[in-house]
Amino acid sequence: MASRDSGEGVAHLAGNARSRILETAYDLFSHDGIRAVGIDKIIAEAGIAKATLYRHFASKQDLVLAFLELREQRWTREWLEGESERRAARPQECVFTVWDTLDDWFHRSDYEGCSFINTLLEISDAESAIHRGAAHHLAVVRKTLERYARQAGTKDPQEMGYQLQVLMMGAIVSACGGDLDAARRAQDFAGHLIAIER
Amino acid sequence: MASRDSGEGVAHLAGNARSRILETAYDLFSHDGIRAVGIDKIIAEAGIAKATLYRHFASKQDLVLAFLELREQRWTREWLEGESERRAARPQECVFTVWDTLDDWFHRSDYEGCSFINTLLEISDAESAIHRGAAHHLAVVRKTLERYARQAGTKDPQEMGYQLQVLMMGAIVSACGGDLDAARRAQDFAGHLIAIER
DNA sequence: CGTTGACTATACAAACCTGTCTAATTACTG
DNA sequence: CAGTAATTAGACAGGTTTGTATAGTCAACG
Repeated sequence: MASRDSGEGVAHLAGNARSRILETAYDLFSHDGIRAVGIDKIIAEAGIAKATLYRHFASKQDLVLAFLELREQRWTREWLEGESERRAARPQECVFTVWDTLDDWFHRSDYEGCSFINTLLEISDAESAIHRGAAHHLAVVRKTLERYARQAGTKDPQEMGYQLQVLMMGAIVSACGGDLDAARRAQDFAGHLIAIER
Repeated sequence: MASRDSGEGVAHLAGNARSRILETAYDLFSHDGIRAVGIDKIIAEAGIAKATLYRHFASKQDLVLAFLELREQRWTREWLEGESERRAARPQECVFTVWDTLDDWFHRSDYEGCSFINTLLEISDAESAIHRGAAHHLAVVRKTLERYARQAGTKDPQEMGYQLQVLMMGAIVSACGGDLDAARRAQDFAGHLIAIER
């Protein structure tokens, strides 16, 4: 059934099979986690055959790694960086506007937490490619915070990057527990820190 | 039920079946997470029969909730509070010594992260009894931090409890990603905060 | 027109999952 | 010693998991 050739239908279901699979995996993995989502659920939701999935991705692990890559592109680059830099009138303000960006996120009804943190903790085996992938993508986020710290003129941007990420990850987890004010709290926090370390 | 005890209560291997099951579940759940550990693995490791497990615990969910309770008793009460208060010469110092306690933890070779955070994120359905249980146990930790803030004479101990927990959870996640200096960083952080908010 | 490559649907393998049940055995207790 | 409760090993049900295999459909392209 469903001769899908020139169809369009639901936005992210259009296009070739590979992107339909990846889009569906993105939605499911980011919302429910890795282990909770099976291949069967992905192929049912994407409306493709199992053999098609395994042609495009060698294994579930491969699909998870592709999901994390896409998450970096969309969440880290387009959303977190894009939004925070758009809100900042000058580059030195990004270190503050990033918390406004997070605040919006925490208040969204479909707030799903940070997939890098979730995956890092869920796949806790440090040797696993998935665990190492999640750690890598978190390091990229840290580099962004380090750049914001540098733009704000702090003395030790690298150390500040680590500190800001501790704050950011703590706020994200706190929001997962229902604390919707976590970003405002973290922003106050960061304000003190930067005033001292400038 | 169970009129058979009236004594002892330690015994990991030689003790009664219920405690053997719970001890084994504690080790496995705290190290590998909830979904990654099956009932079959628990009964094999504990060396008991499946029917025995299901006599003492109605379901896996019940066992997980009992594990979280035990984690609160051992990790939150005996270890985190016990160790931090033992290290403090005076009650107002707990808000600093708690980071020394965490620093030791992060440097242990078998550092496994915080089971309350791990479980909260792994079982992300907010309606689930397990998710709500984990959130409850995290609130208990926050109350402890709030008490330390009060003992240190801060102006708004409740708000400070939230802030310190953001810091603590961020440090714990950071350590899961390999950042072993996370506790020192958080301690510096907390020092600034308390100097300002006193 | 015929070959090729992508896709579909489904069956299958082999393992795992939670939870129930039986039947036999051990151990405590009145 | 007899009765009862706890525990055992294992089969079983009904479901899930990842991944492979088979067989057929469809469209594009030379």
